[in-house]
Amino acid sequence: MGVRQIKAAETEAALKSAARQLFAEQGYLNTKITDITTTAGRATGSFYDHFASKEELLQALVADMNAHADATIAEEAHPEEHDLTDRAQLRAHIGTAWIVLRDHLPVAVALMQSAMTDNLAAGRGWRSLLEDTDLLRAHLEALAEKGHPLPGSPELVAAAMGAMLSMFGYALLTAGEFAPRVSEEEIVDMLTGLLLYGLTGPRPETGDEGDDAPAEAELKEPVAIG
Amino acid sequence: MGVRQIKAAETEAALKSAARQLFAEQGYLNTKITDITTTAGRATGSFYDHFASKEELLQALVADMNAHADATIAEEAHPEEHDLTDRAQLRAHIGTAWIVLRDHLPVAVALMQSAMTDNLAAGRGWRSLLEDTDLLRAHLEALAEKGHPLPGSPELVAAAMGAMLSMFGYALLTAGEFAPRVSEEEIVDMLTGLLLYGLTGPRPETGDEGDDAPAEAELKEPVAIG
DNA sequence: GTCTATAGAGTGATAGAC
DNA sequence: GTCTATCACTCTATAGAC
Repeated sequence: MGVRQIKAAETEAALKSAARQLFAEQGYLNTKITDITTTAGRATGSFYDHFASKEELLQALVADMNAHADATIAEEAHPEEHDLTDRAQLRAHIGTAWIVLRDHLPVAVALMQSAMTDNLAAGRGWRSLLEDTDLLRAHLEALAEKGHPLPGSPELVAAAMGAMLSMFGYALLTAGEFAPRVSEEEIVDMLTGLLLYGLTGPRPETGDEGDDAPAEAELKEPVAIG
Repeated sequence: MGVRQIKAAETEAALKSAARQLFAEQGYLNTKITDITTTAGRATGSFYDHFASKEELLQALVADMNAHADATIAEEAHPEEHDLTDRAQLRAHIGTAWIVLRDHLPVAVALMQSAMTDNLAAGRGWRSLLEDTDLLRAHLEALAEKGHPLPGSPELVAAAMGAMLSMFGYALLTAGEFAPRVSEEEIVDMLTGLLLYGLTGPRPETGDEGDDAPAEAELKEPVAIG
């Protein structure tokens, strides 16, 4: 790799880094091309030597995120069989989704803003939600086929769960100084409890093993939103 | 009221109507002032005789929506005591939230897009979520004070429920032709079941009266998101 | 009150020197 | 590959005639 290519790679990395920073600070839609180049310390024209548009830059960031997520998932064995009515397994899934959202907040913010505004007539919001919860839907379908009762079709239930996780996470993680002072464990516990037992609360007679505060290590298992 | 004022009122109404139509069709952020005036059949300059900006127009639409919602709420007696762990009451709340969202979709879309993009650093998304779920939080707090166990603090649980309802509703109601063919009753039932019992499902031994399909009339009680 | 016409600011994207 | 300079376009907002 020649010197020119090295510098080019540096510039591209600087642009990506600046974009991530700005997307998190002021959102994807509010960020202009010139904001990115200025923050990266480059000239405006240099942007177009690397990306054709802001959308293409976002796609590159998404690819990076997916690569990172896939690599992390590959590290840990993903259990073949999932039972989302088991507290530890459900919590692991929610915890992973939370961590992915948190660690890739700039890209998550950008994707969410893009999905909610771009092509509103094309139903991109709904389709994105379905795609992002497809793994979750598969798990719920397996549950249903075993005869477990669900409150609705796996597709709809998965979408509802995904909507809660993404919107709640988006709001809380972008709250900055206005965010309540609660630990991530508390948040994941709350979401797990709500999705597992609802407002009714755990059944007293089943014992409900591991109810209160499962091991913190659970938060490490990485399985996207599914 | 003179002729000029009548025509002015007509123009203002036409602008509002056009704005609602366009907000639903192409979103708030994508809608330009000129789009609104063109659709309303007026000149661009006329817009500023009625509203100082697009944001002010949105505030006027929000005021209209609140007036309508308040009037509807006043019609029906709001039970003093709420027990959200009662299926009928929880379903009534969710059904009302769904109907308000559906009937005021243009304004809801605009508010959501505005909250998610404007002042991202100021945590407007989180604060809006808290405000919109304040009544719900109060109900949950009452439950907690009676000794009922909740999966987390009333504030956080209310926010999570509100996030699910608003995001799921937003995605589904803007899905257009891509929306799954399910009735509103099915959707409200699904959300009710998920929030009441979670993925575990209803407790078999309690009997769970009125489990499957509560009366359609329940959908009429109007109580915002709370 | 409503219109036409236009000023003014901001942004995306490109050309050409280095 | 990166820079400077600039064009072309879009949109907001205003001025002034009617």
